[in-house]
Amino acid sequence: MEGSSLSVRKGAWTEKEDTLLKECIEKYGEGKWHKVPSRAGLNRCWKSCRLRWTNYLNPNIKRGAFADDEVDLIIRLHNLLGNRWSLIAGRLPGRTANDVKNYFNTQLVKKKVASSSDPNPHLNPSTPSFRVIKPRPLILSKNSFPVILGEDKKFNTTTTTTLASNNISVSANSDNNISYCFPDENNEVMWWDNLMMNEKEVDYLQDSMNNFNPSVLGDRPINEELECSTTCNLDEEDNYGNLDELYLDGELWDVFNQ
DNA sequence: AAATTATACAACCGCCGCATT
DNA sequence: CAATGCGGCGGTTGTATAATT
Repeated sequence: MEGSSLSVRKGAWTEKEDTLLKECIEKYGEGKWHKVPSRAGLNRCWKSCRLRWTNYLNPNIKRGAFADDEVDLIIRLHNLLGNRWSLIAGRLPGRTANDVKNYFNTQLVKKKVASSSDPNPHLNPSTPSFRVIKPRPLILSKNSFPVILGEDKKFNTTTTTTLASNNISVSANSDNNISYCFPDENNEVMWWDNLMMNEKEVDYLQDSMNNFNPSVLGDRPINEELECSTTCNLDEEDNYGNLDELYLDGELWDVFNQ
Protein backbone atom coordinates (compact mmCIF):
# COMPACT_ATOMS: atom_id res chain seq x y z
CA MET A 1 0.00 0.00 0.00
CA GLU A 2 1.21 3.45 -0.85
CA GLY A 3 2.69 5.52 1.94
CA SER A 4 2.42 2.83 4.54
CA SER A 5 6.03 2.71 5.64
CA LEU A 6 6.09 2.33 9.38
CA SER A 7 8.87 4.85 9.93
CA VAL A 8 7.25 7.64 7.94
CA ARG A 9 6.01 10.59 9.95
CA LYS A 10 2.34 11.55 9.81
CA GLY A 11 0.19 14.32 11.19
CA ALA A 12 0.76 18.04 11.45
CA TRP A 13 3.83 19.50 9.86
CA THR A 14 6.44 21.33 11.92
CA GLU A 15 8.05 24.64 10.92
CA LYS A 16 11.31 22.82 10.38
CA GLU A 17 9.67 20.38 7.98
CA ASP A 18 7.98 23.21 6.12
CA THR A 19 11.31 24.97 5.72
CA LEU A 20 13.01 21.84 4.41
CA LEU A 21 10.22 21.25 1.92
CA LYS A 22 10.20 24.85 0.72
CA GLU A 23 13.95 24.84 0.24
CA CYS A 24 13.70 21.61 -1.69
CA ILE A 25 11.02 22.93 -4.04
CA GLU A 26 12.90 26.17 -4.54
CA LYS A 27 16.03 24.22 -5.43
CA TYR A 28 14.59 21.45 -7.59
CA GLY A 29 11.20 22.82 -8.59
CA GLU A 30 7.84 21.11 -8.39
CA GLY A 31 7.44 17.57 -9.62
CA LYS A 32 9.28 14.31 -9.16
CA TRP A 33 7.57 14.01 -5.82
CA HIS A 34 8.94 10.57 -5.14
CA LYS A 35 12.38 12.13 -4.87
CA VAL A 36 11.31 14.96 -2.61
CA PRO A 37 11.55 13.20 0.79
CA SER A 38 15.16 12.15 0.23
CA ARG A 39 16.11 15.40 -1.43
CA ALA A 40 14.59 17.45 1.36
CA GLY A 41 15.76 15.18 4.15
CA LEU A 42 12.18 14.65 5.27
CA ASN A 43 10.84 11.54 6.95
CA ARG A 44 7.55 11.90 5.09
CA CYS A 45 5.96 10.05 2.21
CA TRP A 46 5.95 11.80 -1.14
CA LYS A 47 2.21 12.26 -1.07
CA SER A 48 2.36 14.08 2.21
CA CYS A 49 5.05 16.37 0.78
CA ARG A 50 3.08 17.07 -2.34
CA LEU A 51 -0.09 17.77 -0.41
CA ARG A 52 1.66 20.07 2.02
CA TRP A 53 3.11 22.07 -0.85
CA THR A 54 0.02 22.23 -3.06
CA ASN A 55 -2.41 22.96 -0.25
CA TYR A 56 -0.38 25.11 2.08
CA LEU A 57 3.19 26.11 1.31
CA ASN A 58 2.84 27.12 -2.32
CA PRO A 59 3.24 30.95 -2.33
CA ASN A 60 0.54 31.28 -4.98
CA ILE A 61 -2.13 30.12 -2.57
CA LYS A 62 -4.63 32.79 -1.64
CA ARG A 63 -5.47 33.01 2.05
CA GLY A 64 -8.45 34.41 3.85
CA ALA A 65 -12.19 34.24 3.51
CA PHE A 66 -13.85 33.58 0.20
CA ALA A 67 -15.25 36.71 -1.43
CA ASP A 68 -18.87 36.84 -2.50
CA ASP A 69 -18.00 36.49 -6.15
CA GLU A 70 -15.82 33.50 -5.39
CA VAL A 71 -18.65 31.84 -3.49
CA ASP A 72 -21.04 32.53 -6.30
CA LEU A 73 -18.62 31.06 -8.78
CA ILE A 74 -18.11 27.96 -6.65
CA ILE A 75 -21.84 27.39 -6.49
CA ARG A 76 -22.31 27.90 -10.18
CA LEU A 77 -19.40 25.69 -11.13
CA HIS A 78 -20.51 23.03 -8.70
CA ASN A 79 -23.93 23.08 -10.30
CA LEU A 80 -22.24 22.51 -13.60
CA LEU A 81 -19.41 20.16 -12.72
CA GLY A 82 -20.40 18.42 -9.52
CA ASN A 83 -17.68 17.46 -7.06
CA ARG A 84 -14.83 18.05 -9.45
CA TRP A 85 -13.00 20.27 -7.06
CA SER A 86 -9.78 20.57 -8.98
CA LEU A 87 -11.65 21.86 -12.02
CA ILE A 88 -13.59 24.31 -9.89
CA ALA A 89 -10.45 25.46 -8.10
CA GLY A 90 -8.79 25.91 -11.46
CA ARG A 91 -11.16 28.79 -12.11
CA LEU A 92 -10.47 30.41 -8.76
CA PRO A 93 -6.98 31.90 -8.84
CA GLY A 94 -5.03 31.08 -5.71
CA ARG A 95 -7.59 28.68 -4.31
CA THR A 96 -6.83 25.00 -3.92
CA ALA A 97 -9.16 22.11 -4.56
CA ASN A 98 -8.94 21.23 -0.89
CA ASP A 99 -9.93 24.78 0.12
CA VAL A 100 -12.88 24.78 -2.22
CA LYS A 101 -13.98 21.34 -1.12
CA ASN A 102 -13.70 22.21 2.56
CA TYR A 103 -15.53 25.47 2.07
CA PHE A 104 -18.30 23.85 0.13
CA ASN A 105 -18.75 21.01 2.58
CA THR A 106 -18.67 23.21 5.67
CA GLN A 107 -20.45 26.35 4.46
CA LEU A 108 -22.55 25.61 1.45
CA VAL A 109 -23.84 22.13 2.18
CA LYS A 110 -25.34 23.48 5.39
CA LYS A 111 -27.14 26.18 3.45
CA LYS A 112 -28.16 23.68 0.84
CA VAL A 113 -29.85 21.56 3.46
CA ALA A 114 -31.47 24.34 5.38
CA SER A 115 -32.35 26.94 2.82
CA SER A 116 -35.30 25.92 0.74
CA SER A 117 -36.48 29.49 1.28
CA ASP A 118 -33.12 31.01 0.49
CA PRO A 119 -33.57 34.08 -1.71
CA ASN A 120 -30.38 33.20 -3.52
CA PRO A 121 -31.59 30.78 -6.17
CA HIS A 122 -28.22 29.07 -6.28
CA LEU A 123 -28.52 28.16 -2.62
CA ASN A 124 -32.09 27.10 -2.89
CA PRO A 125 -32.51 23.42 -3.72
CA SER A 126 -35.99 24.03 -5.07
CA THR A 127 -34.66 25.99 -8.02
CA PRO A 128 -33.61 24.27 -11.20
CA SER A 129 -30.19 25.90 -11.15
CA PHE A 130 -29.40 24.09 -7.96
CA ARG A 131 -29.23 20.84 -9.78
CA VAL A 132 -25.96 19.48 -10.99
CA ILE A 133 -25.95 19.42 -14.75
CA LYS A 134 -23.98 16.48 -15.95
CA PRO A 135 -22.64 16.05 -19.46
CA ARG A 136 -24.91 14.04 -21.69
CA PRO A 137 -23.87 11.75 -24.50
CA LEU A 138 -24.00 13.24 -27.93
CA ILE A 139 -26.07 11.61 -30.59
CA LEU A 140 -25.43 13.18 -33.93
CA SER A 141 -27.01 12.72 -37.29
CA LYS A 142 -26.47 14.26 -40.64
CA ASN A 143 -29.68 16.24 -40.48
CA SER A 144 -29.11 17.52 -37.01
CA PHE A 145 -25.64 18.87 -37.68
CA PRO A 146 -26.17 21.11 -40.66
CA VAL A 147 -24.42 24.34 -39.92
CA ILE A 148 -21.95 25.35 -37.30
CA LEU A 149 -19.88 28.05 -38.86
CA GLY A 150 -20.36 31.69 -39.64
CA GLU A 151 -23.45 33.52 -38.46
CA ASP A 152 -21.85 36.37 -36.60
CA LYS A 153 -18.64 38.03 -37.64
CA LYS A 154 -18.49 40.41 -34.73
CA PHE A 155 -19.16 38.02 -31.93
CA ASN A 156 -21.81 40.22 -30.43
CA THR A 157 -24.62 37.72 -30.42
CA THR A 158 -24.93 34.18 -29.32
CA THR A 159 -24.01 31.56 -31.84
CA THR A 160 -25.89 28.39 -31.26
CA THR A 161 -26.89 25.57 -33.45
CA THR A 162 -28.99 22.51 -33.15
CA LEU A 163 -27.22 19.24 -32.57
CA ALA A 164 -29.49 16.26 -32.28
CA SER A 165 -32.35 17.34 -30.03
CA ASN A 166 -30.24 19.74 -27.99
CA ASN A 167 -29.36 23.34 -28.54
CA ILE A 168 -25.66 23.27 -28.02
CA SER A 169 -23.37 26.24 -28.05
CA VAL A 170 -20.36 25.68 -30.18
CA SER A 171 -17.04 27.39 -30.55
CA ALA A 172 -14.11 26.78 -32.78
CA ASN A 173 -10.58 28.08 -32.95
CA SER A 174 -8.36 28.53 -35.94
CA ASP A 175 -7.37 24.87 -35.83
CA ASN A 176 -11.03 23.92 -36.22
CA ASN A 177 -11.13 22.57 -32.70
CA ILE A 178 -14.72 22.90 -31.65
CA SER A 179 -15.99 23.07 -28.12
CA TYR A 180 -19.53 23.00 -26.95
CA CYS A 181 -21.75 22.96 -23.92
CA PHE A 182 -25.24 21.85 -23.07
CA PRO A 183 -28.01 24.16 -21.97
CA ASP A 184 -30.09 23.63 -18.90
CA GLU A 185 -33.79 22.93 -19.05
CA ASN A 186 -34.47 26.63 -19.51
CA ASN A 187 -32.19 26.63 -22.48
CA GLU A 188 -29.71 28.85 -20.66
CA VAL A 189 -26.13 28.43 -21.65
CA MET A 190 -24.80 31.91 -21.18
CA TRP A 191 -24.07 32.50 -17.55
CA TRP A 192 -20.59 31.11 -17.39
CA ASP A 193 -19.38 32.55 -20.70
CA ASN A 194 -16.66 34.64 -19.18
CA LEU A 195 -16.18 32.61 -16.03
CA MET A 196 -15.19 29.58 -18.03
CA MET A 197 -12.74 31.36 -20.27
CA ASN A 198 -9.11 31.39 -19.37
CA GLU A 199 -6.69 34.14 -20.31
CA LYS A 200 -5.64 32.38 -23.44
CA GLU A 201 -9.22 32.02 -24.56
CA VAL A 202 -9.98 35.67 -23.86
CA ASP A 203 -6.90 36.75 -25.76
CA TYR A 204 -7.85 34.51 -28.59
CA LEU A 205 -11.38 35.83 -28.71
CA GLN A 206 -10.22 39.44 -28.77
CA ASP A 207 -7.69 38.65 -31.42
CA SER A 208 -10.36 36.92 -33.44
CA MET A 209 -12.60 39.95 -33.25
CA ASN A 210 -9.88 42.08 -34.78
CA ASN A 211 -9.06 39.64 -37.52
CA PHE A 212 -12.11 37.65 -38.37
CA ASN A 213 -11.61 34.12 -39.54
CA PRO A 214 -14.82 32.62 -40.84
CA SER A 215 -14.01 29.26 -39.34
CA VAL A 216 -14.26 30.84 -35.90
CA LEU A 217 -17.42 31.17 -33.94
CA GLY A 218 -18.22 33.36 -31.02
CA ASP A 219 -16.40 31.82 -28.11
CA ARG A 220 -18.60 29.72 -25.92
CA PRO A 221 -18.12 27.82 -22.70
CA ILE A 222 -15.77 24.94 -22.90
CA ASN A 223 -16.31 21.60 -21.32
CA GLU A 224 -12.77 20.52 -20.90
CA GLU A 225 -13.49 16.82 -21.05
CA LEU A 226 -15.90 16.88 -23.93
CA GLU A 227 -14.01 18.44 -26.74
CA CYS A 228 -14.44 17.64 -30.36
CA SER A 229 -12.55 18.61 -33.47
CA THR A 230 -13.63 18.78 -37.03
CA THR A 231 -12.42 19.34 -40.51
CA CYS A 232 -14.77 21.33 -42.68
CA ASN A 233 -15.08 22.61 -46.18
CA LEU A 234 -15.92 26.24 -45.86
CA ASP A 235 -18.22 28.02 -48.22
CA GLU A 236 -16.59 31.42 -48.52
CA GLU A 237 -19.75 32.95 -49.97
CA ASP A 238 -21.93 32.63 -46.95
CA ASN A 239 -19.43 31.48 -44.32
CA TYR A 240 -21.32 28.30 -43.80
CA GLY A 241 -19.35 25.12 -43.56
CA ASN A 242 -20.01 21.56 -44.51
CA LEU A 243 -18.78 19.12 -41.96
CA ASP A 244 -16.38 16.53 -43.30
CA GLU A 245 -15.17 14.82 -40.18
CA LEU A 246 -15.98 15.01 -36.55
CA TYR A 247 -13.80 13.69 -33.76
CA LEU A 248 -15.06 13.28 -30.22
CA ASP A 249 -12.38 12.54 -27.68
CA GLY A 250 -10.17 11.41 -30.48
CA GLU A 251 -12.74 9.04 -31.96
CA LEU A 252 -13.99 9.62 -35.46
CA TRP A 253 -17.76 9.89 -35.73
CA ASP A 254 -19.38 8.99 -38.96
CA VAL A 255 -21.89 11.76 -38.76
CA PHE A 256 -23.34 11.21 -42.19
CA ASN A 257 -24.32 7.62 -41.65
CA GLN A 258 -26.21 7.84 -38.39
C1' DA B 1 -14.22 28.42 34.78
C1' DA B 2 -14.79 23.89 33.08
C1' DA B 3 -16.94 20.73 30.09
C1' DT B 4 -19.10 19.90 25.95
C1' DT B 5 -20.24 20.67 21.26
C1' DA B 6 -19.59 22.71 16.80
C1' DT B 7 -16.68 24.37 13.26
C1' DA B 8 -12.84 24.88 10.06
C1' DC B 9 -9.45 23.02 7.61
C1' DA B 10 -5.18 20.23 7.40
C1' DA B 11 -3.97 15.77 6.35
C1' DC B 12 -4.51 10.92 5.10
C1' DC B 13 -6.12 7.11 2.25
C1' DG B 14 -7.48 4.49 -1.60
C1' DC B 15 -8.41 4.71 -6.15
C1' DC B 16 -7.74 5.96 -10.94
C1' DG B 17 -5.65 7.51 -15.40
C1' DC B 18 -1.69 7.96 -17.95
C1' DA B 19 3.03 7.16 -19.37
C1' DT B 20 6.73 4.19 -19.52
C1' DT B 21 8.98 -0.17 -19.70
C1' DC C 1 -0.46 -6.33 -24.19
C1' DA C 2 0.61 -6.48 -19.30
C1' DA C 3 3.01 -4.71 -15.42
C1' DT C 4 4.66 -0.98 -12.99
C1' DG C 5 5.31 3.64 -11.28
C1' DC C 6 3.98 8.38 -10.95
C1' DG C 7 0.98 12.00 -10.20
C1' DG C 8 -3.41 13.59 -9.12
C1' DC C 9 -8.13 13.41 -7.38
C1' DG C 10 -12.16 13.05 -4.21
C1' DG C 11 -13.89 11.13 0.06
C1' DT C 12 -13.09 10.94 4.63
C1' DT C 13 -10.91 11.53 9.07
C1' DG C 14 -8.31 13.92 12.66
C1' DT C 15 -7.43 17.78 15.35
C1' DA C 16 -7.00 22.52 16.87
C1' DT C 17 -9.82 26.28 17.91
C1' DA C 18 -14.13 28.72 18.80
C1' DA C 19 -18.61 28.85 20.58
C1' DT C 20 -21.97 27.36 23.69
C1' DT C 21 -23.85 25.38 27.82
